[in-house]
Amino acid sequence: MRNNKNLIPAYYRLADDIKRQIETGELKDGDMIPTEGQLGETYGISRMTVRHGLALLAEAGLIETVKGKGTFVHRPRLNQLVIDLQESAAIGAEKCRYKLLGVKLIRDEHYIKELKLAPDGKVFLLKRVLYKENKPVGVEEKYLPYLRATPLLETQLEYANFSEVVAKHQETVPVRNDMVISVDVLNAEQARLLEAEVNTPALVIKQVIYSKDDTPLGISHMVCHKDRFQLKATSYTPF
Amino acid sequence: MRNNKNLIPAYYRLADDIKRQIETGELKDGDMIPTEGQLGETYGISRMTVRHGLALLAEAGLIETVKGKGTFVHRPRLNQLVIDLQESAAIGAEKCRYKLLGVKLIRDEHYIKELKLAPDGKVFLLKRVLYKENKPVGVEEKYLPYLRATPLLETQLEYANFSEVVAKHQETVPVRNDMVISVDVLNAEQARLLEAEVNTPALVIKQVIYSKDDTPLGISHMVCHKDRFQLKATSYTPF
DNA sequence: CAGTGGTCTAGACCACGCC
DNA sequence: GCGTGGTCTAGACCACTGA
Repeated sequence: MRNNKNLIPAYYRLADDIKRQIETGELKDGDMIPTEGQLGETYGISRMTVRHGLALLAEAGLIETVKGKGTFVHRPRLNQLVIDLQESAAIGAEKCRYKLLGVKLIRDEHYIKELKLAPDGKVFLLKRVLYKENKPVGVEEKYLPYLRATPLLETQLEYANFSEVVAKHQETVPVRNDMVISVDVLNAEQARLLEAEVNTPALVIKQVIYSKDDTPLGISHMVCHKDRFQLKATSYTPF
Repeated sequence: MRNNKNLIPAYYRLADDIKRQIETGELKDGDMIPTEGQLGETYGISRMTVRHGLALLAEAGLIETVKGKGTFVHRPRLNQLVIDLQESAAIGAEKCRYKLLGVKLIRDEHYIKELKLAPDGKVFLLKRVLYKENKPVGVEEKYLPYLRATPLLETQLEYANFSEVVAKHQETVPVRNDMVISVDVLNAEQARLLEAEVNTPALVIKQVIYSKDDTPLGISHMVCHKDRFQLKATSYTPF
């Protein structure tokens, strides 16, 4: 009905308008916004285009739709934060590299169980150190199921991050990564590798990567030097 | 054209199909999936419905669309993880409560600067302890700008979590929460409050909450007992 | 019952990438 | 020029809510 020769799409202008009203407090938490039909009339656009705009806001968590009732404002969700491992691990930009310490084939009962392997299965144990600007930042131990068909390529192990190692280690597609962040102190070996003293506090990051059917494909245990590593997260979700 | 009397919508079946193909490895990273027109023909649905389904996959990060070229598979993004503070803070479910230690009005130069206040501004300092199952889990210090117009309601301070405190403290809408996770040791006061020994390792969570124009609205500094607190994150993003 | 959002269509024109 | 995804329309019918 209406020609829009603007550079920005109609659905985007709608979403941006409403987002602005929420961020300035004009629209408050719980307020109902106009119906899709009303918005379409106000902006001179069709209902499908209105819905496109509202979909952006819903994705960002700023509105919630209730069938049969209406669409309601939700204040910005500050309690859900995103960690980007790529960025976090390499705070000092690209000056990161891995040093492979060794690959072992072990029969540790605990990890055989945690990886849901057969009782006579074997587990790869990879150990490596993460360096940033030539200083040791973290010691990482990875546990991967031993699969005859897919031998580990040592050359690749020095570069890829954990989820890439898992992805290339086997055919199964990894689909989920669960992480637990906690605190511990360095043992003798870790202290030596990180050039720190025994019992120094350290950040511990445990990751478990799963396949579609919740089979663990790999476990990573990383212990990080307290003064050289921190994790960053943010709630920012624009559109 | 085609009647679908199924309970699940056509766009969802399409998205689920393609998701399954990615998760089983049938479709590999970088593969181009059929064009929207082809998919519409295959499934007997209109192009807009196809696009609805693809939007779900794009939102989950499983595909990427390139205008003029096509739509391409992207392996599950395992390096972006979500922390839910509500869940993480209360690992032992609902048995959480706060105890307010005190509210002070201070003129700390550092925080006046970090909160971007006028040089003669004042800062609220709130101190409280988080208990879980009657054990002290963390000590939290909050720094909020002192605003004459909106006095702090002490009663509310014992319950709300940080972002809620900030939201209720002033009119300005908080829209972003940046977090840094690091490690430190307990000082004398923290050790006393957490019923632990001085110099015990502890998880440190710093949050800064911002308004739309990047003005800091509040700063939180939480020090957590190493054996009673951990953060959980996951990459899981279904649709 | 009227009003709301959820699904879906069969077209249209556009901007972009590539040959 | 042709094929791709991006935007948009003007309808339609459905499922759900609440009076």
